[in-house]
Amino acid sequence: MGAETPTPGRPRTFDEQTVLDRAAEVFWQQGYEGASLSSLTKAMGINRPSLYAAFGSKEELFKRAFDRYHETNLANARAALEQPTAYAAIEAFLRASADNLTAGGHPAGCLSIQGGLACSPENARISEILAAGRAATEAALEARLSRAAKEGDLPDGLDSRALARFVMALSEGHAVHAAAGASREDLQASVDVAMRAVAALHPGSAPAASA
Amino acid sequence: MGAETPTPGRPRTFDEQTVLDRAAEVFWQQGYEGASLSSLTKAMGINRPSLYAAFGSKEELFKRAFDRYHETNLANARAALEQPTAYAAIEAFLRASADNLTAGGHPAGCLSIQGGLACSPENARISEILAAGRAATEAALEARLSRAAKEGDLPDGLDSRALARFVMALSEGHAVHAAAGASREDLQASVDVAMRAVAALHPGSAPAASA
DNA sequence: TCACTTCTGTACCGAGCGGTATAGTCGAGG
DNA sequence: CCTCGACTATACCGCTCGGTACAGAAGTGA
Repeated sequence: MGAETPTPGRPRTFDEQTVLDRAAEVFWQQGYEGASLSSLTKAMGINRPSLYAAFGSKEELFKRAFDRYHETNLANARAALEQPTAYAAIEAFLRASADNLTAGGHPAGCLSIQGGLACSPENARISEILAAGRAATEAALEARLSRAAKEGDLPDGLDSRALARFVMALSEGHAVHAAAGASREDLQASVDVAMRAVAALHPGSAPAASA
Repeated sequence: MGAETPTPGRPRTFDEQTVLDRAAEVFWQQGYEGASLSSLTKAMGINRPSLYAAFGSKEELFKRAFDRYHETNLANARAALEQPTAYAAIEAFLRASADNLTAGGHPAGCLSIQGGLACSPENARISEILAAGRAATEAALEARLSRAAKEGDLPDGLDSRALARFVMALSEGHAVHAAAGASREDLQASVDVAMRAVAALHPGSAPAASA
């Protein structure tokens, strides 16, 4: 919205999106509760009053940073769902996730999980926000697979909701591995196993992979 | 070790294992950094000096609580690996994990993950300890599957290390789901999908499950 | 040039953190 | 029974937390 206001007073010396990216990286690496205001402001290159004037509170800053993370870092995973078949969509989703989780230029793993799976009661909202983000991704996955089911692109009797949860869980597990230092190759090998199994499950829609 | 010392002074009024269980639950629910000394001592029913006399520091308390957690709460998952076939071992492992993650009597999910995937730099040791615990479980899984490979109990060309990582990742993903409130049935449905896929992958060693 | 508005930087706030000194309490051995 | 030693409880330590008051700086419009 009003991002084009005619600037009544002194303009900011920092770009909002840029400092949000820096903040996201700190939350990503240290978790919400581990990320202190000092480390955040240091990484963002601004001081506390600027931070509070721009974002209001640590929690609001986190929400904004997480939203931006979702927009940017998960775009290719969402795009993967547009593959023509369910099999291709699942593989593209898992491959893109594995690449994201181990890509350079940002911390390993996934902010949605490292940000704070378990928090103290006063920060319980953070866990809920992260869980809602993951649930949205899983819902998108399920919607895609549900469409596949209607198109006859899924093995009979396979529940699209359970399949979406399976794929999402695998991806989340890869995030846990990545946070602990697993390499891209490690994760892709796991995806190889998963896709070989899914291919066996539904030979019709998979590329030829006979043993 | 010396649990049978002849009691030189005044005896403790609390049982060490019992208070470790309480401490584990707090860490489990709130994470290492979210768990304050106040909430820990309250849950354990002892005061700070007793805690420090018995365990030395918050970090040592965590290590002890985590060790005990490993002994008790993961016993059935380890036992699952003793199943006669690789297929049965994987299924038993995933089923036991899903049950553990959603069982009553303790917080949902898994301390190995909720305890602190990402911590501030000064608590980086905690993440490492948890990662080592998960790696040990994965190593046990891999050892079992490696044995299966030698016994011809694994499809040709299937890497036991990658398969172990796949199974472990799925289980960790289920833990993430459980932490966010997924039910036992939700997780078991995901296991159903996984086992159906693994069965298709290796029909020989799976129970008949034709659609 | 000058008011006006918004930003920046320093210095600070109360609260809670992890950890401890100290004094009192209580059970066992001589 | 009394001394000893390890326990418990209160009250406190320095420090860092998230958050803010205030004064000075700096662009804009008249």
